[in-house]
Amino acid sequence: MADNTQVKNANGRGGDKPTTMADIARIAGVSTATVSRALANPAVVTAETREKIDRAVADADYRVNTLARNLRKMETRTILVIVPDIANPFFSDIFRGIEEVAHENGFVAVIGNTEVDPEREAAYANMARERRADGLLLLDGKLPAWASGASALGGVPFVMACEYVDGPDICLVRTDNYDAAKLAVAHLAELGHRRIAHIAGPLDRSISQDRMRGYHDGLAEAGLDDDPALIFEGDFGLDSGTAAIPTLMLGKPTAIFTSNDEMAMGAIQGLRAMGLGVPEDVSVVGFDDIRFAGAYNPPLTTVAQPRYEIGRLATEMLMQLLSGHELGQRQRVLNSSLVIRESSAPPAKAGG
Amino acid sequence: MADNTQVKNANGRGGDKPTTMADIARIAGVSTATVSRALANPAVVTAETREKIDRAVADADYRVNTLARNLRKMETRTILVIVPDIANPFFSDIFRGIEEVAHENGFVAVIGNTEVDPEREAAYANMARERRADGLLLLDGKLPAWASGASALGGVPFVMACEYVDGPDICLVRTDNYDAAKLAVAHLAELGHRRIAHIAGPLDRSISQDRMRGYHDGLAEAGLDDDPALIFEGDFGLDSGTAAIPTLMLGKPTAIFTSNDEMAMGAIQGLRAMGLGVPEDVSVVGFDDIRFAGAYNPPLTTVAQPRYEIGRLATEMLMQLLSGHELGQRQRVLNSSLVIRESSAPPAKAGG
DNA sequence: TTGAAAGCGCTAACAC
DNA sequence: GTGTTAGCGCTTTCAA
Repeated sequence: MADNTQVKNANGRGGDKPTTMADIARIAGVSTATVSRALANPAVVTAETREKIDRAVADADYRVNTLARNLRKMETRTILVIVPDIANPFFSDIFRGIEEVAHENGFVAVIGNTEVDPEREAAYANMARERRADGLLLLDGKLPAWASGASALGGVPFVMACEYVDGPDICLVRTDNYDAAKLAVAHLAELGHRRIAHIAGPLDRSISQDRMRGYHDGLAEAGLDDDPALIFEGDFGLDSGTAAIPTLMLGKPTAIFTSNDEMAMGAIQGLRAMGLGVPEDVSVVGFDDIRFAGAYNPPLTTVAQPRYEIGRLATEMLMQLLSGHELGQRQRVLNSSLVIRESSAPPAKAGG
Repeated sequence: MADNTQVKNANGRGGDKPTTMADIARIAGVSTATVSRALANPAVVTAETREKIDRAVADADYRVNTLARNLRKMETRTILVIVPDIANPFFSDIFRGIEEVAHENGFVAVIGNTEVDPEREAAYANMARERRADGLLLLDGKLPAWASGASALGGVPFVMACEYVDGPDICLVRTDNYDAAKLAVAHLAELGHRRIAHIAGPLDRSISQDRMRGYHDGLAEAGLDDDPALIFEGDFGLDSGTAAIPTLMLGKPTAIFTSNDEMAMGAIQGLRAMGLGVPEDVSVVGFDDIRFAGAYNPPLTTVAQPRYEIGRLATEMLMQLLSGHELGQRQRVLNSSLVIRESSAPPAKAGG
């Protein structure tokens, strides 16, 4: 059975010549055009011809060469998904939805993991222009190139998800982060909290900004004061949630609304380190409802976004764009919902 | 700025003819061969020629057509990574390492998310044979096709990571799951636990089997009895960890070793639901040290695998394979280590 | 319904 | 150091 670098077969990479469509044509006694047709659109050839071809294909274990097909058709059937961090469960769930729709349409989804590194962002943005991908799905709103709109991408079709830049013609699927944040703050206010802190995400990202705005307006609507000492800008990472606590607790909040679940977990760790319990001493509300939010101790009250659905919808939109169909709507805003669990409760002084 | 489906540019997809190498050649007053050389290997043309070409490329905003290049060179510079579940943080961390090495080598990594569905597994396995990928990285040991060795993949170079099937010539990067599991059990035994339960992963997967064997042998070496009532087969999901608890607790264990961290978290939820605390009533040890293990409450004692490193190493191996170099070693076994945190402690009766 | 033939845009001999 | 030329394997007119 030999060594894995040298195994050969009918289609072999081991050095011998691979089977081509011409070989099949010769074996079946037809032209390459007919083989091509039989493979792409079986209905268009006679049953007899089809049979001969099918047999030849099976005998030779033939597979079309996608490379040649791609060049001829000038398409790759590949979409490139640009994400800031694939190891973030938020993105990997969205990706599941993307990958599924892509696959259903005979497309392949490639991930470009930028780690928010401008150099890598640029490298990936170029991929589409070099015709390594037919279209782009952007989950990373920071790319400066996007800011100037579609033209900066050289006419490559793209859809943004979650993050966004302004522009009337930009295709976009997202949830209403502003509303959801307001809801989260309202929930805490209703429980009786008066001093509600906020751990924000990086403020150069649209979702962080929206959640922050929702926080401010939520406070205002509840008639609570808006103390700058109760705001901390994190980076969506666990550690930044923990790091926020010592500073934030100086302002004596009884509740904290964090811009994602990871920072909520980090914050809870930080509170624990100070000997404070959640929700007994401080309530915490997160955002995203990632896979582990409900299984955390305490289970996290958080905003559930339909991540899988966002991925599916954005990809369906891109498929429309690629097939040249007119889009019904360019912007879709999905509903998110507050999931109330044990990490939020009335403040201690309110008597539980 | 028009509509994102119709924007055109020099390389345009909007319908007008794209710039080709022939255009650049004409503008620069050289042959296409020279343009090709100047782009691929600048040192081989004179500075003067290079300059003319560079200017023409910049002016026309030219990008090589990878489709044509790929056909000509009969390569895709793409590797396909087959994973059972990308939303699992264990895999997404490995993928980070993969994606990085691929990128360093001018390759692109595509994820094939199988969801352990045989149909999708087969579809992805075919991709390489259709020349949509140059090589395969298998993180999913279940594909029946692999079982028969390299030949089943039609000579496509591949490397397995973590999961494996037997075969002397299979390229493989993994950690020693057997040893690590023994270590975990030894740790619990040393703390004074006598009845140690095990929540296994799906037993048709090599890693589950290895961890289970390590559990058995770990018990034996500690002189503990091996009670079938203390074993439960889960599916690596959170819920299966929770589901295991009612059954398992009938056997009165004081400690549980789970085959991954997700099931450990699930188990802790299940114990909580029964009013049992961790580690006061029952100690829990997980496996993998995923992103949230240390931030869990209680922080999880677990086996840390160098996931990122596994991804990097496996990809480096595949790059070797693809470049035709002889491999130093076909199998690499990396070290994992036990990370002791608060979820494991001496049993209550031991007075710890 | 089928065949002949013309490329898709690039790279790599081979000649100069 | 540069140009000429012959394809890579497929799809798709256009004719028959």
